Amino acid sequence: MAVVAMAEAAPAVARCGGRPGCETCEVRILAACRAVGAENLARLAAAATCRRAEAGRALFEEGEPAEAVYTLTEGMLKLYKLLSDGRRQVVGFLLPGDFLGLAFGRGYAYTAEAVTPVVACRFARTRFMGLLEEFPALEKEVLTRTSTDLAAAQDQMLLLGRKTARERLASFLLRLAARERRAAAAAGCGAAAAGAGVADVVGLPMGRADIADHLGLTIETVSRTLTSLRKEGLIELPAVHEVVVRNPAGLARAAGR
Amino acid sequence: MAVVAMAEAAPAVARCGGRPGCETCEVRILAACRAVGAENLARLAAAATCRRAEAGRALFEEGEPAEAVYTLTEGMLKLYKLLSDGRRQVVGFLLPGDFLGLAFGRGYAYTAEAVTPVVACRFARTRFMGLLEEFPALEKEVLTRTSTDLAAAQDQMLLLGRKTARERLASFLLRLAARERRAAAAAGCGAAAAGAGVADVVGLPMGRADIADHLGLTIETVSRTLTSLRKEGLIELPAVHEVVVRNPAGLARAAGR
DNA sequence: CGTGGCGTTGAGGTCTTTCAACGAGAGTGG
DNA sequence: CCACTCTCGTTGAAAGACCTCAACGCCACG
Repeated sequence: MAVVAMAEAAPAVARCGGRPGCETCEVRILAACRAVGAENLARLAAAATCRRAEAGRALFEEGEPAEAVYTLTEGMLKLYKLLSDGRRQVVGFLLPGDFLGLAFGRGYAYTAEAVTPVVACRFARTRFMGLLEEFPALEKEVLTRTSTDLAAAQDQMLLLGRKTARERLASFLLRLAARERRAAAAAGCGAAAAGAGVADVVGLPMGRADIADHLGLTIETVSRTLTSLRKEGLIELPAVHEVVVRNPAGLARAAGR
Repeated sequence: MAVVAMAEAAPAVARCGGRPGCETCEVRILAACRAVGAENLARLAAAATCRRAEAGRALFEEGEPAEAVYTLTEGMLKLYKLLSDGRRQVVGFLLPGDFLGLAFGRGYAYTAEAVTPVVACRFARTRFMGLLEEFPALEKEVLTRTSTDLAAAQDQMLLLGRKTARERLASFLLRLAARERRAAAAAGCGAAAAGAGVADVVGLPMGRADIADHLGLTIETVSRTLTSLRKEGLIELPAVHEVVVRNPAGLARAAGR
């Protein structure tokens, strides 16, 4: 198949398969599929393979035969579609715990590319389908997630079709902040859990071009709009890849609706 | 499922519930859920209720508690989301056979409003969930459909984020034509099947405002762009609510990609 | 035959894009 | 350690695609 690439080089944990060596995968699969129950976790893990990819590498590409599904365990992925002349639409950014690759069409509907170095659990498509049969709870979970993704996509349609640049950026930042908060809460049990005061610092690992292609804007407009939000005191930009939400209420107002 | 149709003076059938009186629902549910198998059709039909709505009426509204799911059996629905100031995004148009209302959030994610007079099968949410348990094949079907909807939503994101007005209209018309063709083929078995030469006449039951709100444009731009496509000989506009695709290849080229 | 809704067409305005220049930071090599 | 270069982000000025405002025509309806 394909699964392109992966430069690899990765240290430790190159593959798993239920072996205790791959704690990351075990934990993440648990988080993603806890519906299955801990007692069946081993079966799930046994069906998976760890894949690593450095930033900029594609896990798979649009149009390629969809021979596997993935659960992202570490890092951030961007999913995008291309027009023949190079125009691009980033349909989503994925964080650990997210599923991807479920395609019922002829091939993958989008390219999945690493924004940061990533680790993902790979399930051969046919095998995954078998797991769905075996664990109805897993199928339910997948349906729930797909449904949630659909709702998010519809929100994005509203953003792309009807919001101004300012509203788009504000919405985007708020959504990102919310996801990060949720992720932090979810990780709180097992991970570092740096304490309460994580504040409202939002990481922006993706570049301006990715943001622009996600929001249907140009990089210049993204840059200008961020600057404008900063000058109004709604946000701070301590670093290029970091945003602090200084005035959540104001930002929410700027996001429209 | 299909048949696009619309105008259609519907005969009888105000309610069903598995009773032989409601052929429409039986046929439609069959079409929608044929995975379940004919022998279980009665159980499915028994769980459903026929709902009718005239053009302009809402089946349910955004934010309302999601207490039911539906299968559209006749007519066309539009699904839309609103911003507080009235800006609107039509996230989709539904044809007979389509599902709607599956929401895992707190309430419906969008308003469902009849474009033409519609008939829909209503399933109480809890009962539908029970059916999903009972018929794994139905659950699989729902997952497939949701996944397909998600892919369509991502296509729409590409359209809204990166395509020009001209490309948006061309894409929209081609998509509509394709759906109509598929629907006609599917209906061929049971319905009128007006013969082979249905040609490439596409019905546009929705108003210009609906099209505009679906494509992220204004009604003026929609009107102007349609006129422009007509003057170039790519389409004909025999009536306000009808389009003939005269040059499919050219239109595909105009659609980008 | 007046009225209102809807679609079309025109003219001017604006938000975002395009084109262009500049600056900061990372990696490389002398 | 310091030029050099390349990428990426920011900022400015001009251009353009689409929007807004407005008028008009058509048709259904009472």
